[in-house]
Amino acid sequence: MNGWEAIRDDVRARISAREWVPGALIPGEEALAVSYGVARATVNRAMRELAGAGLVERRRKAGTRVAQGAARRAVLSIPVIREQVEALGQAHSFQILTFGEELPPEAVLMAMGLDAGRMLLRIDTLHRADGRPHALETRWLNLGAVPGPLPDLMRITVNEWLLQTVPYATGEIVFAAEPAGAEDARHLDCAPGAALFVTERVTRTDAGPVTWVRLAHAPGWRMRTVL
Amino acid sequence: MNGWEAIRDDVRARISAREWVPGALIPGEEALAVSYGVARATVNRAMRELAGAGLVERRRKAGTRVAQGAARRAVLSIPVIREQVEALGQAHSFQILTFGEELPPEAVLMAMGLDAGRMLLRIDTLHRADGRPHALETRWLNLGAVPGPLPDLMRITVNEWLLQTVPYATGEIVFAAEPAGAEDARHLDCAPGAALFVTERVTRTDAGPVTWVRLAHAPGWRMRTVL
DNA sequence: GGGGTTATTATGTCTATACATAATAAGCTG
DNA sequence: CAGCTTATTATGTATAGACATAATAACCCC
Repeated sequence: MNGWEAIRDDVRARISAREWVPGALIPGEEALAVSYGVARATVNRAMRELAGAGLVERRRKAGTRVAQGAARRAVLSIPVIREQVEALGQAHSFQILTFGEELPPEAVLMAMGLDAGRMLLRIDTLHRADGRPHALETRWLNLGAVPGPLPDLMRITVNEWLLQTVPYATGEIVFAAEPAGAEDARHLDCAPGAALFVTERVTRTDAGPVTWVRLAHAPGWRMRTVL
Repeated sequence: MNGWEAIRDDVRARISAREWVPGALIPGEEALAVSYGVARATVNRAMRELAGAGLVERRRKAGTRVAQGAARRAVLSIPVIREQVEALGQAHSFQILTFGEELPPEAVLMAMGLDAGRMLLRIDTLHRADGRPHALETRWLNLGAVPGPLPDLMRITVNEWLLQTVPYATGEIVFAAEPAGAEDARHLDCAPGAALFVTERVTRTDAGPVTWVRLAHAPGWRMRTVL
């Protein structure tokens, strides 16, 4: 491999080999450009990449130094449940348990940034993998922030529809371990109090908060990622 | 704001406004460069950024189109426990429970990619926040992959020392909900079977696998991130 | 029309050059 | 020497131009 990627890899290797230890100053772009025999822009590209990955810190005039105490970062990909299940080689099916306008818990409205007393559409879905319960989804949907009519919910999950309809929203996710409540236990076919991996997600667009979801995974579910 | 950031933001806004829907083709760099009145490289920079964020997909000759069904990505920052605790305004303290060479469970050796029967250094640590149990750390350390001698483990946690010593390792992380075992319950001061948020992490460098850690958080711990 | 070759095209990268910007160092002044 | 101003410097960004590369479209031949 050559070009800026080779330079990025070489610098990374030299950091890893402790040629430059955390906190140490790395030679300037000009100097590196000469030593690698490339233009400064090429070195800049490589170093910018490393800075984006958190490996080095760059400041004008101060130069580039190896980051120290940088919080390690991991990129999580949050697939739709259907793909999550199918990636395991299992068949995904789902079943809508609840559908209708209700008054959400105050915590949900607060997380979404909506006024108390606001009614939202509640859609609860049980996801199955090869017929066995996989995850219980509790969703509150703000119809005011989604364009167009609801799809045929027998055919497509709300989540997949939302991904197509309001792409590239921002939001927050919370991961937690929670004991299974009575509802969880009944639908996920586990003992009450069993340790469940739970994710809570709020999604927002320019048009306002779109949805709040709680996803309780069946016991044993593990979320993995690379560092 | 002007320059490539302005273009990036404008394109993002136009995608968000559904001017270009998922799957649709976005005008080529040349065309955009003309319409924005900049050089093609500037448009390229902006579009590359959006592609990196997963908002658009770019293929040579095929052009750039709005990504559809892109798995949403979240960046997790994995701080050292001390900072995690201090960020909550609490005082961090820790206590070493176990220290010595042992034969690790086979699952640990396998996760690290080491041969069965290999002895590793086991270091168990209980982390406290304002004196109350915060997390139980079970660590296996491969001394063959770390340079230099161990630090004074009364003063610095193994993790923080590793961050300074072998920076920028790669690895995998697993997040799970597990019922508290007898050990967990005793040290974390909770009931056996309580739902614990557990992370397991393997760390590797060029010199081989460095460490395997299991971190069991006290009940109620929530990990949050932005989407 | 099927199958293989060639032309076309959008993105990917590199270069040399220029100027902008932020942070530091040096210098000056009271 | 404190405090302000100015020079220096490394990175940040933009430019036009060039060539590379991958993927598609067009073409040709059988």
